[in-house]
Order: sequence, then structure tokens, then C-alpha cells
Amino acid sequence: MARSVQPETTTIVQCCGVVGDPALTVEQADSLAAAFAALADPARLRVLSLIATSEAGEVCACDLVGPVGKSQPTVSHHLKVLREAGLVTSDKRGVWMWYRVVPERLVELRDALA
Amino acid sequence: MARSVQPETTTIVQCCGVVGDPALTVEQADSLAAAFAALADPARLRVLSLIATSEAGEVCACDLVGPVGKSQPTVSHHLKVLREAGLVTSDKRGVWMWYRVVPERLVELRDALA
DNA sequence: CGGAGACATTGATGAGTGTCAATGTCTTGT
DNA sequence: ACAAGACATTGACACTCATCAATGTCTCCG
Repeated sequence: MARSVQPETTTIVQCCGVVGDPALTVEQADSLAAAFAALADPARLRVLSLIATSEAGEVCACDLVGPVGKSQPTVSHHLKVLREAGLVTSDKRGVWMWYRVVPERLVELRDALA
Repeated sequence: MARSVQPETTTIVQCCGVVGDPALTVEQADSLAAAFAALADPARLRVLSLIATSEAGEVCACDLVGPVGKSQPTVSHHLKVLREAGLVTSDKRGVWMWYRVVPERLVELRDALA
């Protein structure tokens, strides 16, 4: 049971005992991994950062293509990934698409790192 | 300058103005994306969770193969990814490899989600 | 109605990745 | 020295993904 670095009772060092099995369920791991996968791209992090640090709290998609340095379809793709991961919401007003972050989702991920 | 949802002065709705350029540098985005990529896998999240929730604060590699449900080389590969991402440290004692989390690294990632 | 602009979608391609079987490298005990 | 066990590495394969060019779908204005 007790794992000892220096053997205490005998010269046999124990290992490979029992671990807390329900550290993280497979479903929880799948859900969290999908969320972190959405953050595992520099272009997406920059997009998210641009939206999060905008003074108005929301950013038009046309304001993202330039700073990110990727083509318009690529930025659109990344925005779709972020939206499907629940990290941003989109709101079409006229010709433009406005994006804003979902703070609750970020808190959810922060809590997972504890 | 001012982005207005309902036009106020004229019927022209402005868009595509200026955004805070240094929301996140390319270097910062690359570093963060690499760290999040290490978390973007269910098996790796389970490994990290098993280590983090261990009562001793460290876990022998042999204790991970079973609960994770992957082969020994696969678990070893995931541990290598976590180590290279700075999320865990390894410590060889005798025949066994002991792993423990790096709390500072987790804090670093949590701070990035703000 | 017709043109222009904003954004999304599709298709294709090259790079990256998770997985395991087989094998290699240590360390320990006999 | 030899055998056994723990862990890492290699090679191979299937799969996913980031990217862009081309195209499609809207909305607005003249």
C-alpha cells in the first residue's frame, strides 16, 4: 500500500499499488480535451485574445483577418471552431458578424486546472 | 472610430476600424498553444489527473498504464509530451519512474484564461 | 434588378498525431 | 553473468487538422 522510496520494513520497495480510480472520468476527459484542443492553435489564441481585449467586448470578423495574418477562409474556420467549442458566440448584424467571448466557458476551463 | 450597432449620425454603419494590435504576440500564442496542445488529449488529461490527485503527490509510471487503458508505450509517449510541455517532472528512482505535476505551469495556464 | 461586399463552405493538400507491436536500454536480484 | 522487469524508443499506419483557392450565400445600396 504505502509506497516508500527508501524501504522501511523490508528491502522490497513496493510499487504498482492502487490509485484513485475516478480521478477523471472518460467523459470528462473527452469534454475537456475538446475544449483545450480549440485553444491549441496560435491563430485561434490570437483571435480569442483580440476579441477578449477589445474595448467594446465584441469584434467584427473583418477586424480579425488583418491582425491574425491568415486568409479570410482560415479565420472563418477558426471562428467556427471557437464557436463550436463554446468559447465565443456570434451575432450577425447586417452584413457583419460580431463575436464575443463566453466568460463562463473560460472559467470552466480555469477550474479544471486545479 | 466608434462602432455603432444602430447608426446614430448617418445611415452608414462603420466597421473594420483599428483593433489593439498587441493583444497577444505571436511568440506568446505559440508558447500557449503548445501548452494547451499537451492538454488536448483525453488520455493525457487522465494521466495528469491521476498524478495530480494522488495522495503522495507523485505516481509511478507503472500505476498509470492500467487506469488509463492504453498500452505501455502509449502511456510513455503521453508522459513524454506532458514532460516536454513542462506540466510534469520525472524522477527515476531505482527501476521506477516517478512523476509529479508542476503547479507553477498550471497557474501560468490559468492566468492566460483571463 | 444588379453589382458589391462580408462571411461561410467546399475541395485539395501537406503536415502533424495517437496508437500499438517490436525492440532497445537500464536496473535489480539470483 | 544471467534473467527478469520497468520504461523508453522506433517504425508503421490510420486519422485529424491547418491552410488556401475557388465558390457559394447572404445583405445592402444604387
